[in-house]
Amino acid sequence: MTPRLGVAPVRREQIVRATIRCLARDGYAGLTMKRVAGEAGVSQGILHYYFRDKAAMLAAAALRVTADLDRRVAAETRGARDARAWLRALIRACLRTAVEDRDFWRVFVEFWGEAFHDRRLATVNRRAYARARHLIGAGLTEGVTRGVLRPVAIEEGAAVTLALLDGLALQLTFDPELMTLPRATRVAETALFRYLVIGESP
Amino acid sequence: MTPRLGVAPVRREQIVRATIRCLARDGYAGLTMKRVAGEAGVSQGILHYYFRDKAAMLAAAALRVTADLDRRVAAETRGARDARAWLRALIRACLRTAVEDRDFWRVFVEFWGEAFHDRRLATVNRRAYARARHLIGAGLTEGVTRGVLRPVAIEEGAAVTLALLDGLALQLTFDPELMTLPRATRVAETALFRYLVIGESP
DNA sequence: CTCGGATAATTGGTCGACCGACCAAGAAAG
DNA sequence: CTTTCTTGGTCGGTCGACCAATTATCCGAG
Repeated sequence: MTPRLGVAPVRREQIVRATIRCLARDGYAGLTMKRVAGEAGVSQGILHYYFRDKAAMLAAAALRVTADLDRRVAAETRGARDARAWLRALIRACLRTAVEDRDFWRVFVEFWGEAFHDRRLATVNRRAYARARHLIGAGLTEGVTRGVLRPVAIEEGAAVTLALLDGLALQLTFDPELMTLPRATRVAETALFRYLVIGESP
Repeated sequence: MTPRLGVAPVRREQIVRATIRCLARDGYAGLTMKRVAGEAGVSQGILHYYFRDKAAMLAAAALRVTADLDRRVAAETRGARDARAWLRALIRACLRTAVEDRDFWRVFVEFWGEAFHDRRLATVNRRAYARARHLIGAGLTEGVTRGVLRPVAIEEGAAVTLALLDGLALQLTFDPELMTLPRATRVAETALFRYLVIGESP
């Protein structure tokens, strides 16, 4: 009863990675099966063996990117002593990713666009945001109960944090010359600290 | 020397409006000349009389939406007594627009996606953000010099304000049931006031 | 006032290109 | 030998761009 160990997961991952690269380069409107197949180094037909259709590939790409970001945030925030360190780590993880892997937010943008008029994608998107809010909410809750953070409503604090990080990540992706990583990081810390941390307003 | 008064501007506007509706409904990937022509009630061929290609129509749609938002913000912030009232008006104008005209941010998202790999669109996008930063920067400068706002670096204050509004507008567009206008407004005011206004941190 | 040439605006249809989906058949792995 | 995996090619359909032909509009001349 050894679990069947085919090449399927590897090949699938290979295709998803290729999809992400194509998506970041050409956008969803310019995404074609031929290009993805070429980028992945496989035949065209196989794409339909692993994915129902193009939208499913987009969803898979978005899920992978989301999971990667989750992983990076988890790695960075692990071992944070207090809420301030945790917030700094969260900001750092998100914004650094936006700079080092510009593909990430490009995929997000393409995904958002399609999620507006595709129920499957909309559900995936809602779930991703719910997860993000929950993750941030957990950090905020701890900070509030320990008296480090102001007694802000968790849901609202998470919404603000998420919005600010999304917005700054977008600016980093749009125009890396204008908005740099150190600047974005400093700005985000200042704004979020004043909003969230007790005694942080000179 | 009376300026020629053709129907061109009207017809052009009509096509742009139709493009916006189609874009919001189907996204850029699902945008076809036939659909836009049908939505506008004109023939297909005429689209190429007014626009070089599909990308030009997207740019025109984005410019129109940006201009509309500008106008609303200007109308709302006109006559604000101090920086606090001005900030409140700015927040209100942006977020109300995101709710009342959900097409706006949908068009923005589609536009962002294409701007990533189209120079013309990228330039238009950069200009729009530069204009927004400048507009917000002007309001912040006045507030700082009058001693209402903290002596924050204008560029950075504008970036934070823009990022937060973008992020919240996105949440309002994605999931209007979860993020409502009153909540988004209250949250934005709390966060930005603590970040920007002197003596706003209980 | 209006006629008529010139220009602007609009139509409907054509064209080559390409797309996503699909499948029959074969290769590889178990 | 069976199941999984992969190929390469086909198919109907549609797309964006383009254009020749037609109609509407403008304006100066008579």
